[in-house]
This record gives sequence, structure tokens and C-alpha cells, in this order.
Amino acid sequence: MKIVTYNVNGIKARLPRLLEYLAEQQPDVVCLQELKASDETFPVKDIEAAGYGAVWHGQKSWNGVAVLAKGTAPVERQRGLAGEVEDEHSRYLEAEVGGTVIASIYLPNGNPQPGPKFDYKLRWIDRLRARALDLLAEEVPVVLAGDYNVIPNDDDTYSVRAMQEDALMQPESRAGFRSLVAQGWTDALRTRNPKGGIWTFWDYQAGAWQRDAGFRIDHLLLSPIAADRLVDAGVDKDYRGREKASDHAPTWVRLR
DNA sequence: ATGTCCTCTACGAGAGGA
Repeated sequence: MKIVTYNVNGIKARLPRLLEYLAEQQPDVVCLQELKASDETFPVKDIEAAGYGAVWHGQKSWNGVAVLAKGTAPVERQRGLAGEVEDEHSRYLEAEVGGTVIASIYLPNGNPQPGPKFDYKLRWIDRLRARALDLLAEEVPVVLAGDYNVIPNDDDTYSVRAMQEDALMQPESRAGFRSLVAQGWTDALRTRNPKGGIWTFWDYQAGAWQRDAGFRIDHLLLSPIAADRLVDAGVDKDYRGREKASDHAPTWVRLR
């Protein structure tokens, strides 16, 4: 089964691109981030017409996550993360699809740093780690898929220098991501491409796509049972070069 | 530092976020 994470940067603007992707790739599961749409305006009819069931956690203007499944309705397990009652950002949605637990994650960007947005990012990572530990204890196949807004290693970016001051690459961001993975998760893309040099995001600005000036921030973390079933992982890069593309490319894992 | 894009408000262009 092919499981995809895709930050669409606005579901309304990206709907033609998404429907095209579903038709062409026929993925089994798709985790979406940055819907930038309220629950009421999520285009569920178009997605169902494409043959997919969906659960979603929307928010007007910002954030918003969803889980789509081909030919079946994902069963929602949890929306949002515990630990901060006043947090109203729609950034976490967990569902079950055919016995596999799937989480769609939109980790805070954290820029500018230092500052309150960066502090929020680090707290959010801690809250995610707490949830991830609970999921590991369930001993079921789990895929934590999403836009983590963390560049894990120096070889995950076209330029360490250009990103040096960015929240995505700060030691604290990396340490949080590393300690999450160290719980026992497998970073699927990294496992398949241990030398790095794989990008999932290219900025709209400064001709980043044309220069291949990207970095890897969309990740799929596999629980041990899911990791045993890993066949391959990759990036459907050409969708980044199409008309009205998102700044992220769909990033996927294939499990037996 | 930023050459772009998306959304909202509210009808025209600027703010805010990434």
C-alpha cells in the first residue's frame, strides 16, 4: 500500500492538483496538511467523487489536516494533541485505515526564532513525542506522516548556510525530532536514501525550484511493525513542477 | 535579504503566514 503525505498549501487552490494526483497515482492513503479551510468548506464531495473517504480537521485561513483513504472511510481516533488546552491550531489528526494507524501532522514552522513561535514549536514537538510513545505501546502498525518543519541533517538541505538561522534547522528543532525518532521510529525516506540529498520542499521565492534549492521537511515515521513492511519510499517530485503547484511535493512510503 | 503564493476582508489592495 502507498501512503502519502502532501502539504497542499490551500486545499481550494490545490484541488485540481490533488484530484489529478489521486487519479494518476491511486495512493491508498493520503495525509494532507495546510488545508487553509474551515471544516465546512472542505471539498469532501470532490474527494468522495474521486473514490476516497476522508476525515479532516479544518481551520479558517491557517493550518488544517486531513486523512484520505481509497475506497474506505478512515476511522478517526484523535484530533489535536494533549498538553496545551488553549492551543486551537488544527495540526494533528489520527485515524485508522485497515488496521494501520495513520497520523497527519503539521508541525509548527517556528519562524522567526528566537521568539514565541519557536517556543510553541518546541513545546508542540514534546507533545507529539508524548503521543508517539503511547502509540508505540499499542504495538500496532503506525505511520506518522506530515510536514514536520524540521531539516534533520545537514545533507537534507541544498545549503546549510542559507538555512543556518532558520527555525527548521536549529539544534533544538533537530534534537526534538531526533529524540522522537529515537523512541523506535524508522524515518522511511532516510532509510531508503541514507546519503541524503532528497528534497520534499522548494520555496516559491528566488527561483528555488528552478535551482533545485530544496530541503527535506516532509517525513514518514514508521513504528517497528510498519517498518518491517517497508518496501520503498520516495518523492513524487514532478508534481512540484506542474501548473499551480504546492511548494511541497507528495512524499510517500510503500508498505507490504 | 527575498525575486512567490495563498487566504481573508470586502471590492481594492494590503496584511499575515510560510
